[in-house]
Amino acid sequence: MAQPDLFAPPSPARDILSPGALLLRGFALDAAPDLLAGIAAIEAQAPFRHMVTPGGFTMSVAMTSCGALGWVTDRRGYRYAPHDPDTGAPWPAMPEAFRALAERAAAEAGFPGFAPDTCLINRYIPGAKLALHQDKDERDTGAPIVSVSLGLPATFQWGGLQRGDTVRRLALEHGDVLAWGGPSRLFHHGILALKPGHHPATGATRLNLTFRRAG
DNA sequence: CAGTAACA
DNA sequence: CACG
Repeated sequence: MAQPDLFAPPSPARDILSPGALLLRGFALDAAPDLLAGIAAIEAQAPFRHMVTPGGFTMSVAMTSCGALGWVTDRRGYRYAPHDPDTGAPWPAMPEAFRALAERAAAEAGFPGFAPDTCLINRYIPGAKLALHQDKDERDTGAPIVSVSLGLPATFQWGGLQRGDTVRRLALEHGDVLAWGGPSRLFHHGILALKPGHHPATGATRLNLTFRRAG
């Protein structure tokens, strides 16, 4: 077999962004319907809301969470909380389909045994963005971050340990999964302002799932 | 500072 | 890049 690859089924592309950071193109395509159904159920219990940063600005991205903990921000700062500050209720449980996808993606990226205890759900409408930042509110930085893109495409920024480090831009599409850990665990990243559009699965929005071990 | 705005 |  001289050219076996010519006849092999197309395998999802794997791009290495930096040591310990992998882009798994289309990895969540099969799971996407279950993920979207899960988001709808979570949203019914813990509605999306625009949180406020310590600086007093309202974020353009609408957020909610599921799992034992949820990421929250207000004038007091960033933190993980076991209850939804808007309702006082515990965050909705993390659906098994969420957990399973995150574990599979992490293993695929070289981080076996990933056991996320929180999933932050971000909803973008046109114009919404997330400035360059680090995920550094988690107790144990040993676990990776797994990020799933659904719906409208967006431009992802991938920087380095220092905020001033060179920033690379990548297009993320429906079903793409990003996983980063190890030496890249604290790398800066962000999302540029979403461009208007329509996606059959999500309409005029982009949804992102970010899995973490926070506690 | 997971922010905006003022730069050139 | 400075900022409050």
